[in-house]
Amino acid sequence: MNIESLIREGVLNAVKALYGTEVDVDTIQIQMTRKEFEGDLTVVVFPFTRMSKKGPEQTGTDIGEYLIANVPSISKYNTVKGFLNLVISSEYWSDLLNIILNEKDFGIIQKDENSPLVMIEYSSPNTNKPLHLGHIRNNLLGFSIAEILKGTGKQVIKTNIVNDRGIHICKSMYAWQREGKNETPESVGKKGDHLVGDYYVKFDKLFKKEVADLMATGLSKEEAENAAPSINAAREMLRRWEANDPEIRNLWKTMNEWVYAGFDVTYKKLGVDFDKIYYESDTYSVGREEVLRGLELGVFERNDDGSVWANLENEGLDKKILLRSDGTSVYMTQDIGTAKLRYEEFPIDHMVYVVGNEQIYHFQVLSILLDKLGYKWGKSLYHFSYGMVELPQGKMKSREGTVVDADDLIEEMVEVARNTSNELGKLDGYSEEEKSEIHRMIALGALKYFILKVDPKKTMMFNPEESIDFNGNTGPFIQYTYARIKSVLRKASDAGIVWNSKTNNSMLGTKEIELIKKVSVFPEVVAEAASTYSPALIANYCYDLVKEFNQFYHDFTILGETDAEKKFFRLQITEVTGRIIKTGMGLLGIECPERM
RNA sequence: GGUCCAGUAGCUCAAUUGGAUAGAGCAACAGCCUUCUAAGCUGUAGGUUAUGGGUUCGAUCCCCGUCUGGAUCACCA
Repeated sequence: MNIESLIREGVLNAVKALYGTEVDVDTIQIQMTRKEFEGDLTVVVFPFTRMSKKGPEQTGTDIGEYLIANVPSISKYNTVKGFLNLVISSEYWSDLLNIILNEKDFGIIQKDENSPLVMIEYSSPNTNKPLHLGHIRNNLLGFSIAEILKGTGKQVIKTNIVNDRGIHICKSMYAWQREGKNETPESVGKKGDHLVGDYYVKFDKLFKKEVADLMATGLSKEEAENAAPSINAAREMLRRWEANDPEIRNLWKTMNEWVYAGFDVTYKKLGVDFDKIYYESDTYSVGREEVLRGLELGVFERNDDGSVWANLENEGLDKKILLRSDGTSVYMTQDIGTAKLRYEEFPIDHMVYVVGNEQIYHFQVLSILLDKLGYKWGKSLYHFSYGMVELPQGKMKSREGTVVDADDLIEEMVEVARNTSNELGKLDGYSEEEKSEIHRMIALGALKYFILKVDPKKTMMFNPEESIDFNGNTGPFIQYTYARIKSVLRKASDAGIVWNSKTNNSMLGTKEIELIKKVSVFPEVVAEAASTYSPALIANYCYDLVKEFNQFYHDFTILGETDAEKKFFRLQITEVTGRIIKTGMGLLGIECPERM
């Protein structure tokens, strides 16, 4: 039993013995003792003053005395105001470290065949433009949440719904057909997603010019936007696409292939992957059938012009269109079809959509629609809505070119990592391949940590002018500490030291105890991160752990310690810390180099 | 306008979910490498937690009002 449970039980018994009342376990609050007071764990005694009918100080003392007498691991106590600070014995911490040392994957719960199955949808790009910083946040969050859920014993399927059809891709297709001169990624030496994205921007320029020209002839903005030749050409393309026109389908296929090849490169660089990929072009028709079925069930309505609607006014929402008057599908239609296919294919216990908070309304509606269609899982879908990434100028807009491109950003990060590393010269003597592999790890560590350390729900700021730091609360700082740890452990092994035997310690220093305390809460942090879907908790924990370790490393010598018992103990705590860093960072999708 | 989210040091972010004197990093200043990797460690300075009320032993956190910023309410995705 862990120390918190022991204290909880002790307090429970104390209150019963001293004041003759049963107390609800939830009212027993235990927290880490603040650094400025003596003690390891603290019980908040305010809730018990009602039962004791004494002041908080006296109540704390009563309970403290009881705990000392009845709970062996508690060696001392003091009360400050309403806080009962408990000192836990060195033996307890020493034993705890030993348990952790001998656990294979400390903090990780292995799945078994009975583990619930969670499907996580993330990434879900449109195929008309390359990935940017906003997509990076999505991809990193999705991947990390998948890893964290796996770490708590869930079966996880990572999925991606590719929005490969629709007016957006037709815009790029039209512009390419008009101005592309048969350019291909090969012919211009450019990644396919970037090439297609260029034509998306070209389309927008053309469209804007046409609208301006038409408005100059006296049309209103709305009229001009409907009359612009380019948009009508794109719409015509979409219509022909839905009608299976071979020419359009071929062009669509070709350009999408270019984009996929480009995405694959970016995904690989980011280190994210998927177990199952769905394409909107395959699922939208299933969605349409579902909508028509809903119409027959009487849960949807058909308008005079032929469009199909869901009336959600009883749910406090508006009317929502599901099929256009020309019978074509909208975004929502596709999501219904995709959901149905997924549940047919997998025994999903829990569905998680990693999609930005701008789509909160969309998922509210989706959930209700699936429920109306009779799917019992409709109401249980979880929209993990994360905040946008903003630039100092405000929101990123693909069409206006105010985006931070994913590939560019990664390249820049690698460049900074290389320069910094070369300046420090710690990798001198390594081959170019080894060096660039380490530079890559550090660059991605910096980028990923920068994004994941922020509470996912919050809007975050990224300033491209100031490159991401490598010092302080950063990924490289944590990686660096890991490299240091590995270096010490290598030296110890080389010297033939064997440190895995149980050490006998009744004289741990406060810094050492602090470290063990920090280390020991790792499983709780993972559990918390999983239940709140927050990689940021893991990131900030890793930082705290590493900061604690660096102080320890600075204040004590490990290999230079002459007392063998102490030396073994310090190697143990060093090894355990290293393992947790690696596991924790792994949950964020960040690799740790053995040296840097 | 309706609904939802946010506002914490100059900047970027934390705060164990209602607990003790609100913490880190960056930027600034001052120290620490003959010693296990200085991408490190230590110190100084920086705050009316947007604002006004309320709830209670106790509020950055919960409730109400105000201000500011953002998202959303499409036959877009």
